[in-house]
Amino acid sequence: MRIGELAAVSGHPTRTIRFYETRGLLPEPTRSTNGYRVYTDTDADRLEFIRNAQTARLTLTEIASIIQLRDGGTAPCGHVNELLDAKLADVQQRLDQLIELRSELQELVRRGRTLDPQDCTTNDICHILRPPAPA
Amino acid sequence: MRIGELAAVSGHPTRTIRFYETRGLLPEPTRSTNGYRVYTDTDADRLEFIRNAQTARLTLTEIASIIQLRDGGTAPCGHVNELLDAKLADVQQRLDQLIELRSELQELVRRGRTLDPQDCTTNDICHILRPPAPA
DNA sequence: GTAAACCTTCCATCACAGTGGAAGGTCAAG
DNA sequence: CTTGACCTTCCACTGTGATGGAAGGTTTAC
Repeated sequence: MRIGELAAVSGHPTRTIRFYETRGLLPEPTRSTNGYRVYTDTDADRLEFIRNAQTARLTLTEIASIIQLRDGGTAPCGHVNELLDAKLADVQQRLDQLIELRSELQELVRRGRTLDPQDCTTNDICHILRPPAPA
Repeated sequence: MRIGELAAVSGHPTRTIRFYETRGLLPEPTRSTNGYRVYTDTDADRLEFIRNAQTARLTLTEIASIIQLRDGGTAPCGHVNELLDAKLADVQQRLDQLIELRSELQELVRRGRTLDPQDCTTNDICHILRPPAPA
């Protein structure tokens, strides 16, 4: 199939497919006599793999490293597990920080509800949004 | 204090502090007669807030919008409350997404541990990162 | 009185993950 | 035989979050 069809079946724009090729995420495809790229279902599978890995928040560089391991004949599962473990730890850390941020915002919202709105019109600065506590 | 000292206490490079100023994350500081930036503890607090919010993967633009709310400006309280509510909902949505991502990653890691590594040498690159359920 | 350490501005560059446009080649239909 | 869809390459640009260097002014320490 040509790049347009691969784009259609994979859901990636043709530009992105060529871009992935430059990043080593897709092998250089064979070319038809007119120079057009010719793809097979393997490439479609690979694009699906890339999408799945991206959903797991792996970077293109990380995905390329998995693919290159595979191309080198090494089963990449151990590597993938390492990457996934790292990503998971990363996500957990983000979660903790986000929960902290949420409670800061909740405190601001709470203060906003309990303040007398009259106070807000007296000058330019809204009382809700003062730094929370005298640190 | 001058920018160097603020850099020292905050752990952000002086360059980054100036960069944050251009992004509206820090107010334009007063200047000493020689034109040097002069900061107060408030700026240090703000840099700490920025760091926390960044750890939660908020973008600088988002952090700036929170900070600009905090600064008050001309926004009346009702409007500020709306914006805060929106921000909070936003944060909550991120939280939900992260929680979902986390369980996906946990599932991938779990599958990675139970899969026979032999299966990885087939031409699908790595079975771990296949879509989880029969779609 | 000079050298270092610190400050200023402006412009360039980086990684990431693409997107956009120009200029041109190819192919099937009308 | 031209129109339009599709393909090619190359170069440039986007936005995010910085980092680096040049060229120059200021302050402090010896």
